[in-house]
Amino acid sequence: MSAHIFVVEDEKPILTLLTYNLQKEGYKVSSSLNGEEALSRIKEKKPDLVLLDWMLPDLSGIKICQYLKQDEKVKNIPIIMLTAKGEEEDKVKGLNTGAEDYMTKPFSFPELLARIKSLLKRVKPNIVSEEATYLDLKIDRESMKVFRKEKEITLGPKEYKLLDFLIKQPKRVYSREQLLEHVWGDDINVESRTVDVHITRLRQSINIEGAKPLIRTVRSAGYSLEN
Amino acid sequence: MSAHIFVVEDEKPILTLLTYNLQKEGYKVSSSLNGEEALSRIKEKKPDLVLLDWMLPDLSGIKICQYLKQDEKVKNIPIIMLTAKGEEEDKVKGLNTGAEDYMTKPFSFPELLARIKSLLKRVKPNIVSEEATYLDLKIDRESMKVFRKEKEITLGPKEYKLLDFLIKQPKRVYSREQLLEHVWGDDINVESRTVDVHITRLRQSINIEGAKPLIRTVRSAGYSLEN
DNA sequence: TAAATATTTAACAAATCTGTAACATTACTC
DNA sequence: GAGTAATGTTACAGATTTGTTAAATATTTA
Repeated sequence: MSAHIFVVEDEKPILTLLTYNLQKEGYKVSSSLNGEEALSRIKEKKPDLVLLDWMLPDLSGIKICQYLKQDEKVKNIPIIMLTAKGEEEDKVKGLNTGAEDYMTKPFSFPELLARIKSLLKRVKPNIVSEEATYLDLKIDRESMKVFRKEKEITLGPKEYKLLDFLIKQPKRVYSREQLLEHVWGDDINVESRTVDVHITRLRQSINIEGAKPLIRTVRSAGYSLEN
Repeated sequence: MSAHIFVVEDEKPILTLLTYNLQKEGYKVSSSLNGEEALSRIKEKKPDLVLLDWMLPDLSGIKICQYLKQDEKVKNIPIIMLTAKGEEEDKVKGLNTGAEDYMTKPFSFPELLARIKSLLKRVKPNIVSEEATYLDLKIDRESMKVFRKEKEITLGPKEYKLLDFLIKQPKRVYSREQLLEHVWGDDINVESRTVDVHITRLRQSINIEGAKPLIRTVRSAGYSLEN
């Protein structure tokens, strides 16, 4: 099953280039030359990934990005911003709006491809299944219950969110900043040490007699779900 | 520390012009008049950027580009293609082969310069793969784990960073200053001898019974990851 | 609104890491 | 082979990071 990529780009040659190459790679490609149209068609088609040009005739790419990231139904679709500007500032803005990655034009197609693959791979576990397990830890997202060794465990809201996030990619190390961004979300006016406290509590909560700790600390890096 | 640019161009007048102007800008310039030679010398010299003529007597520029982009060791060096043709099609091909940029002759030197600067500035956000290996040493950047002969090894933060950096280009020798710059980063208010100490620690950490040392000292030059 | 729950911050102890200096060892030069 | 420069190694004081607790705020629930 090939992934579906939506390209928003107003410069035809570039759009042609992208479409041609992406299709050659086996992706299903849809595209739009302007922002307004793109917005509605993305919501309708729900592609697996969006390539979004920064500069568009009507709505700017950044606006589209913001709108998409506000919409519950499509907010999980990863976005790669394509920008002609190379300034650091812009890159930051691009990421702030919620884009998962950005590339500066002119870019090499192989590199773009690499990033696309990487994002699609990463997103896969985002197709959140109702149940996620890691070793003897189980989380049922429908009932929002958590089990350790068949025994139900009670978690506070943040603890639950934190675990819910960590379990999507066990063993992957997340920095405190990443956790704040993904688990806390919008109001990141929170000390990064706060994460530590919640990790401690989560640890205490999922800890059971005769079971492994399950949360690993990677000094000066962050945490991961792992025994 | 000025950047090193490699020019591949068979028309002598143009080559002379480019060399002269680039040197005047403070760049270190190497060059080659034909493709075969260029290929081997680029791999040997590892310049920071390559200016590559499209039309060459033997190997075409596009071939060179493809070869370079296939080679792990030099694939990250940005390439600017110089082409006399201006057709869209060529541009597409140029990008397909992995060139980061292209310019159509005749071009203005200031513009070329601007693009060179832009590319050089774009701090090679090397497409770091999740896993890197050198011989029996493996580093998994996702879980931030290091293995030697399948056995997990625990490294301190600096040791990890150091190895992470060294393994990007095995066998390449880095001076203590380069290591400080890339591994320590901003606060380079550190004695260069400090590097020695961390190298020692890293050596001890990755050392395993009956395995090769893996870190080479190059007297009065620096260190490299190599057996 | 009061009570119950959650969250954040601050504070301090414990664990671990880091840089430096001192001394040991190894290469290199003549 | 002596002398010199470069590198290896070690120990330790100081710095950083993390775990944990408790108290202060904020939020939700009844």
